Amino acid sequence: MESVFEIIAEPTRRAMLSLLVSSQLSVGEIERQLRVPQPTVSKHLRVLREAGFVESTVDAQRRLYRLKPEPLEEVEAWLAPFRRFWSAHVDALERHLDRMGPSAPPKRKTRRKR
Amino acid sequence: MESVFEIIAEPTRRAMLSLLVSSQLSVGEIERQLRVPQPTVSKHLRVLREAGFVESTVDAQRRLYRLKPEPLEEVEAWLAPFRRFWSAHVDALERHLDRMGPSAPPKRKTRRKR
DNA sequence: CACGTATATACCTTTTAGAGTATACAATGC
DNA sequence: GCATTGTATACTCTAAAAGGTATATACGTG
Repeated sequence: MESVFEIIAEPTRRAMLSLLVSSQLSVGEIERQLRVPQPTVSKHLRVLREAGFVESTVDAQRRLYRLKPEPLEEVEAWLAPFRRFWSAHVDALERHLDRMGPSAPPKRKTRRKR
Repeated sequence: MESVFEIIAEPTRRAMLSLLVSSQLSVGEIERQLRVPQPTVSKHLRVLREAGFVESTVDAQRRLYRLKPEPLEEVEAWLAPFRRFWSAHVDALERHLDRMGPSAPPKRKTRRKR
């Protein structure tokens, strides 16, 4: 599993990240909140940890997990160029049609169907 | 493939979306720019189309593909709650440690190791 | 030291996504 | 009608991710 995008493709992992926005949590707390078997939680946490999404500190027998911002910032960064695209929202498509890139209709009888 | 997150987990698909930010493109143009076999392009385009990331219009033998904003807005929406988290960036972690959620250290001898 | 709790890991199985190859389909131009 | 270009689809194969179950490890307490 390389990219941050593959990491957040998994629904349970996204849920875990969302939980951790509010506060750090132990494995058991996550397990109870998400109603998911403990090994599953641990395995997903491992993936998240190795990808830098979370880090943990030891608290007696527990591990407290908290978010780390960097990987999600990567997602944010990738998303950025598209933002201009939906900022206009409703008429975005209309403007796009006018922009017309390198694929501008070549010679043919039927012009753009519409 | 259900969620938008699984869709953008695939690197080639992300590349295709990024290409389409600038302008609409035909299958062949995408194929050449990404140096990827045509069936691969078509298959990924199908996935993107069915998930609402792109739409196509017919232009003689070609299909011109262009972006649709909605699905990426979904990603944006999911990401939003985390934004406050990295806005402070450097000291985000520090502040987080102070916030200390429900996992606040219980009774024990060794307090937070650090 | 024996026991309970908290978490991690190992192993096995199922499922599915993606690649590759070949082929079908559609439109065009001669 | 036939060849060519552009795109979609069908089929097969492989790899890998996720789940389930069992077990290991670590800590704390009596």
